[in-house]
Amino acid sequence: MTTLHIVDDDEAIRDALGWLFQSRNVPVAGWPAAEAFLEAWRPDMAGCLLLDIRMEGMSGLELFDRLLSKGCRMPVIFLTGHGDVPIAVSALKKGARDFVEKPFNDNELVDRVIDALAFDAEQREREAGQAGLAARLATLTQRERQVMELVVAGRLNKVIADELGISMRTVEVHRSHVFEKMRVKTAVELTRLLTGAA
Amino acid sequence: MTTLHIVDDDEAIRDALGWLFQSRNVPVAGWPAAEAFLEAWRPDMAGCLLLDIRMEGMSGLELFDRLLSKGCRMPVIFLTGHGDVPIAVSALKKGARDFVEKPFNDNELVDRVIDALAFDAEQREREAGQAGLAARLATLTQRERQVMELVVAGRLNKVIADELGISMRTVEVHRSHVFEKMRVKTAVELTRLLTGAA
DNA sequence: GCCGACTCTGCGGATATCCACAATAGCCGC
DNA sequence: GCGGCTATTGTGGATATCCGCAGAGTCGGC
Repeated sequence: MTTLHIVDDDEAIRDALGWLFQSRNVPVAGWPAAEAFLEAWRPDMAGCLLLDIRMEGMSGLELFDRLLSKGCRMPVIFLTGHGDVPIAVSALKKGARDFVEKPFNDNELVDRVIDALAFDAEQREREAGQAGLAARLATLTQRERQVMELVVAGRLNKVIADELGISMRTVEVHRSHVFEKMRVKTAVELTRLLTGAA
Repeated sequence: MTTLHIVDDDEAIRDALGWLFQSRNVPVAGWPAAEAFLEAWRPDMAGCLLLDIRMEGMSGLELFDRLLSKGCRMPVIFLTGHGDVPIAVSALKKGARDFVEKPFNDNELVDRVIDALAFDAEQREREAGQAGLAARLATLTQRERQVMELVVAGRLNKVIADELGISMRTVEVHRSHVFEKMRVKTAVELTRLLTGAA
């Protein structure tokens, strides 16, 4: 479920934001502490994060850092009450999606959150495609993988046979297994698949 | 020449920064006004930009916008005296490389400038490759381009012949011209070239 | 010890691709 | 009008790729 996760230790703000977003049909989950969200986070969690900078315990920035190191790629929008340019710059350079000062304009914030949710959805779609690809790649044997790499590098079968020290016929066999497992019919299609072309 | 361009209407700051960077062997050019730099800018200008936000006449932000719309992709580092988070956020989201508040730490600024210069050099190298590619693409005739697209899409010659309503032989001729002009030997190489694969 | 995988190889034929030689035709500029 | 560029097509042969049929050796699990 693609949800807006609001992490803020101020219950009044969580409630107010919850109200705001639910009235715009954006599903919301509130978290009273960075630690709680960090604990609950899972790689398959979809949506985006609205993160207060200043909180009791772990700060929003630290939560962001920890999520990044866990591999989280959910878009993050920071909320901050006291403008601090260096913090904003560093957060954005680390990949935060936005950095909004309180008091904020409701409509603007909603727009940014909706953008972020859409971005996350697209990103997940791309990654789903990549996952299917990875699954198919995983069914290849070592040898098949080697042959595939050389095919995608543009080598002819005879050259591949040479480089691997095996017969052309064997290369053909591996090559055809690769095509079959990767569900393509030509070397060009395989190349596009692996280089992530449109 | 890869130069640090300092745009600031305060001569004292230009001088101070000029001194700082020249002492670190970074070539510097000073510009007293955004208008002057905008006028002088050329697409082949290499290096990076150190841009004061608040200036007489055109502001640093407006200069940045205008450069962007002219297609300038030089890395830009903003210098500002009065921290303004929304401005910083918007500049970074537009692609500015950094946003530094005065007073700044000399060493840190130098590091960021050097990073930016290195980035620009890399970017130019990539673009030089792309330019060579574009030049070769420009030598193709319409028909050759059509055939090329279908080849890169993974179609067999007979299919291409069908789709274009011409004979296979003609497709072969165009195809071989494409390979020759693009300096590749196989369809896979051509695909990698066009999809920008490593 | 048998079965299943992965790997390796050969033979021969059907397709596909690459290319030299050869020719026709439209268009454009000098 | 002639020369150059582009597009078109054919013939025929050299290579390369695709595949079914067949067999063989290794290794690991039941």
